[in-house]
Amino acid sequence: MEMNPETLAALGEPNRLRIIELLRAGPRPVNDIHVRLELRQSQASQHLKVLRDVGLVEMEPRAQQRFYRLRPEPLKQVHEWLDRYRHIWEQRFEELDKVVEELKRKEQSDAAGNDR
Amino acid sequence: MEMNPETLAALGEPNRLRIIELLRAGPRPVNDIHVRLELRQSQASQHLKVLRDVGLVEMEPRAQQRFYRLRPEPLKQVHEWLDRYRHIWEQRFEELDKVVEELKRKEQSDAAGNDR
DNA sequence: TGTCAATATTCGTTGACACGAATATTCGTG
DNA sequence: CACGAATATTCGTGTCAACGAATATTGACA
Repeated sequence: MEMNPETLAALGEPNRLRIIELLRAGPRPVNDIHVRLELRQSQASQHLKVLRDVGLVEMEPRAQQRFYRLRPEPLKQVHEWLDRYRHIWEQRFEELDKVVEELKRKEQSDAAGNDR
Repeated sequence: MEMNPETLAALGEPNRLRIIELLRAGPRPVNDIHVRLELRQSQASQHLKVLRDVGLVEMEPRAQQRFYRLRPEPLKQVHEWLDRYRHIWEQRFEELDKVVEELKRKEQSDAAGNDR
């Protein structure tokens, strides 16, 4: 159950990201996607295939239509992966980091000073 | 202050992702990165440039060395973007979605049935 | 089974990018 | 200012992915 870089790569393509955002509101057939996002039909299908390959969406046939919907796992995994970076953007720790860095720098220059 | 697809594209490259993960523990000079991750020196520099261009890292020169550190904003933005998908992976809503879908399907077949 | 609507797949082209080697730059030190 | 360490940049090469057009497939229905 690890986070996959390919998930991020798939999301990194702007049109695919728009598809994901569209699907946030719920499942949609391919035609809906390609019209709303002004993509060629082949593009819609191709991007959906990529998204399906990395598990970001799943497909459910309904007559001749294919409904695509988001799959939770990959999104959750990326979210959890980012959670491990929370300390980076939480002010207090961020400031602390800089202080620590400042200290390190001073230690270095102090050490250098000891040689003179 | 919007989430940028280029951030995701940058993170989608496996070696860059490894760099980000390495920097999670704190700032490091280029040499450290290229040795630890077994990348050519030019690769390390090139990837760091990409990461810097999208704002994922920042550089601080210290003598001949360049220390790279994570920048909070982009990571935070992606995290917040994903937060808007939380309902996708939170069980109750997920189940609910499927029920709703199930209902829709039945409505459709009922409607079809009315024509016969 | 023929037809139509919806979608998938194939194919050729083009542009972007990861890579490695080589070279250039920066900066501290003698 | 010459030199060396650390890093950046340039350049050529190969690979891959996005795109559009065309074609193939799927499934409902007459």
